[in-house]
Amino acid sequence: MPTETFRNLPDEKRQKFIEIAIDEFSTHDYESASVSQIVARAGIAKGSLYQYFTDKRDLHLYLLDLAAKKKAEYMAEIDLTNPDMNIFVMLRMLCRALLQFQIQSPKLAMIGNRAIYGDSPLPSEIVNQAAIETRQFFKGLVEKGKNRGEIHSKVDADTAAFLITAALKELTPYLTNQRQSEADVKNRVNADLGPRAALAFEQVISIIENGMSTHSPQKKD
Amino acid sequence: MPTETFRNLPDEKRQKFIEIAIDEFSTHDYESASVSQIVARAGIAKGSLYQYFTDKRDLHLYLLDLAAKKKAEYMAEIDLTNPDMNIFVMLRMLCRALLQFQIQSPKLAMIGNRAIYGDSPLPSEIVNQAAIETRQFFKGLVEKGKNRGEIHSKVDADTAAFLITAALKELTPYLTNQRQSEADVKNRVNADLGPRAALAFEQVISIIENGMSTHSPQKKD
Amino acid sequence: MPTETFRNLPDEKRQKFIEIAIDEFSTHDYESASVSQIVARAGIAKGSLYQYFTDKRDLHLYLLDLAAKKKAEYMAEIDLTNPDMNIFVMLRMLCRALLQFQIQSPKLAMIGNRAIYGDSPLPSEIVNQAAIETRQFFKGLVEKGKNRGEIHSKVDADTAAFLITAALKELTPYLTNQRQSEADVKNRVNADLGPRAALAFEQVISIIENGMSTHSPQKKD
Amino acid sequence: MPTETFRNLPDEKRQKFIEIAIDEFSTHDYESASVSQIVARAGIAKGSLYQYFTDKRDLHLYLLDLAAKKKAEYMAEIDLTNPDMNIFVMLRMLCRALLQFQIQSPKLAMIGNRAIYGDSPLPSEIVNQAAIETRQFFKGLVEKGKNRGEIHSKVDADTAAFLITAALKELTPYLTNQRQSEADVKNRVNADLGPRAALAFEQVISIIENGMSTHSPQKKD
DNA sequence: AATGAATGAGCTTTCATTCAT
DNA sequence: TATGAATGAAAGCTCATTCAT
Repeated sequence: MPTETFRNLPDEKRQKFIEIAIDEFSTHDYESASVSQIVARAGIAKGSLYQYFTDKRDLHLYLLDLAAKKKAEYMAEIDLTNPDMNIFVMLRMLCRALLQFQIQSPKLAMIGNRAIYGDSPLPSEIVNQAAIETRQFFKGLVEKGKNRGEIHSKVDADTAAFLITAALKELTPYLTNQRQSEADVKNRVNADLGPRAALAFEQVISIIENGMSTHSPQKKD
Repeated sequence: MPTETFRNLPDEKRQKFIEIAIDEFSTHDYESASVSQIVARAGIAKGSLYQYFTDKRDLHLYLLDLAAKKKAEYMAEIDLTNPDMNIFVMLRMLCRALLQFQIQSPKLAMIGNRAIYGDSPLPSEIVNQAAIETRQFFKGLVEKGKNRGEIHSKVDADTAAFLITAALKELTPYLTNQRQSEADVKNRVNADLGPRAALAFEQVISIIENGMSTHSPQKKD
Repeated sequence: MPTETFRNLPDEKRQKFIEIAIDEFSTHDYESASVSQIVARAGIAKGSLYQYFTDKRDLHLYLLDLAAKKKAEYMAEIDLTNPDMNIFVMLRMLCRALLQFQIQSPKLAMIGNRAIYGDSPLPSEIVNQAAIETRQFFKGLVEKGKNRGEIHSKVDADTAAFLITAALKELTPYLTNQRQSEADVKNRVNADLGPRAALAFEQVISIIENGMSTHSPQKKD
Repeated sequence: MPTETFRNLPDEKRQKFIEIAIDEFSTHDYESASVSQIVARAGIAKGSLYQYFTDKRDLHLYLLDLAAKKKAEYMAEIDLTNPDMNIFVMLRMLCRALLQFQIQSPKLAMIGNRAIYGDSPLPSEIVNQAAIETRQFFKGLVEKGKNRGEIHSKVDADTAAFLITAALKELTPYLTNQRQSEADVKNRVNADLGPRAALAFEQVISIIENGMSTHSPQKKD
């Protein structure tokens, strides 16, 4: 995690650095992400980076933390306290929030995804933390739905949570270009993603909802 | 693609090499996968590798091809010609085949997955080929199901196919350890995966099926 | 061209490096000149060279530039502004200057010569620049001589310039050892070259002069 | 020098090999000329080359020998036995023969030239042999000219011979492209060299002749 | 006689990190 | 605090040569 020195940096300088670091780690493996490239593009001295972070690993950890925090922001906007709200409405809102995170911060989201597939030297627990947390969140919702009789009792909450998060995770690469290459990330035009994303989102969610609901699924819509 | 020299290698030597190469590329990005490591572990001279493959990229391509062929083997075992077979039975069989591929050849499957997320120097078309092909396959099935009236007409075949493949793709990392690190792959005990996988598989498939079926979903089971 | 880092090097260290690099590129083709050899002999880390120059090509370019500058120094000493000076006196002075360059900086001169014969990755224009420039210079002189009536009107200025430069270029290898191998360059004893060079120089220049002059050639001397 | 095995090779196979080897050594330094490239292009086994020649050095030596023999062929065509022939006519014929060698066998000529500048591991004596021999030949002619009173007595025969050979050696690169790169050699169109070469040749020879003659030089032509 | 697989040293270049200034 | 020069290990790849077949 970054030093005091890093936190005291002028906002602009710090932000520029973060942006460039995110760009590097979102387009490269942990191992092939290049500290040299980052400092070169950021226009700072190599030694400086090592005054902000203890090493490459530390920087990576920080970016993962950033990703987790950003994701949390999106989820925090959803109000789940209303006890009368239908469980599927909640699910929809949550999924929409997560999808928006992925669409609006694709590089950060990519860093998170890479961490799961990648070979970063981070302790597994940390890397899995975010993924597990999100699943736990959905699991809780599903269980609540089962208790309320809105979700069929035979549905396994763990599995349902897995399915939802898996679908969300894959949805962004699928929508963008079926492939998350550097160029794709760069050229992604958020604007025109909207409608496609919305359509696909509705379909995916509908299938999952119908698959879990206690009601005859195809009536709706 | 490998040279004649490689194909003429003693079976044992060639297999050992392939195994080690698969291990390297399944635990590392294309960029960070190390040719030097491979030859060191395989106990062959560096120059020898370049008599088997033109370069690192060629080796990678070969492994991807291996993965595609292995996957095709699993799918080829499914007989889809029986016109009376219920569409969901077909889907189940296909999914089971793919999951078995992932569980029994997790490293090969991982290489394929990496190619999609990663920054391999392969032409996008080739990399996407496999992913798209599999999706097209499922899309065809879904459309057939719609024509037969077994799958609800409002279901978008593309999206359904995406959901199925996404779930399958993520299922293996989820079942193994939530994280596919080198150590994880090594310690994987196939035996105890069986029951867990079977259960999760049933659940996931059920949700998806119910989500798409024209019948009231929860009657079954 | 070298970085600031290189220019800021302690004089002694930089000079030692330059000398060794010149030695390597004067005794080897661009392709077979070895960066590894240079850093080994210079006693610096391999990585350091790449903080001084972007790559091997850049180092080569720098050495060619050094050669050009050194050559220019020798030629700059010649004052050609005196309009009354006989054209052959001018030619003699120029040739003498160039020969001195080759004799006193044979390795640098060799690097230049290699660039013309060799397969350096430099753009042809750049490589030919120096050779052409020198010829143009002589061509101008010859034309002036023709206008003044000192050089026979039938002499082609281009060809005459070529002949002069060719003779000069070959004169050094001829004088040193008929062969410019590493050992030869090392063992070159400047002292005893002087008289031989002077004699050969006089003879060559005489023949060329007489061959071009409007006067009966053999009267002089 | 090549083995019996090489000499017994089918003509076509041997000729193809020689051609390709000449091509490689004419476009590369001794060190960077690649045995691997030669065998690959010639379509023969690597081991075969080592049954024809003891090593790379031996192959190089053979090509140099070929060059020397080819050159000798051109010179052998000149009949210098006629005692009444003017010395300058002889010189012209010889020079023309050598120039033709360079123009018609530029790659072979290039190999010879490279040997002088290059760092081949050949004994200096051998490499210099050809150059010295040619010069000795011209030296003899010049001395005969002096004895006959056709060449001015003050002309040093060694130097004159050097000047002639230097001019000839440089003439080909000068005429072709001022630079003897691989592409240049390949694209060289012999046909259109003829007239240019003839003109330049005449001029160069004239200057040298006039420079050495006992007669007032500019009368002629 | 011909083959071509095997070899390991060598190449140029990039890397993360240290440390004196 | 910021700097950036120095480092040597490691990367992918080519090389001339050997030798069992």
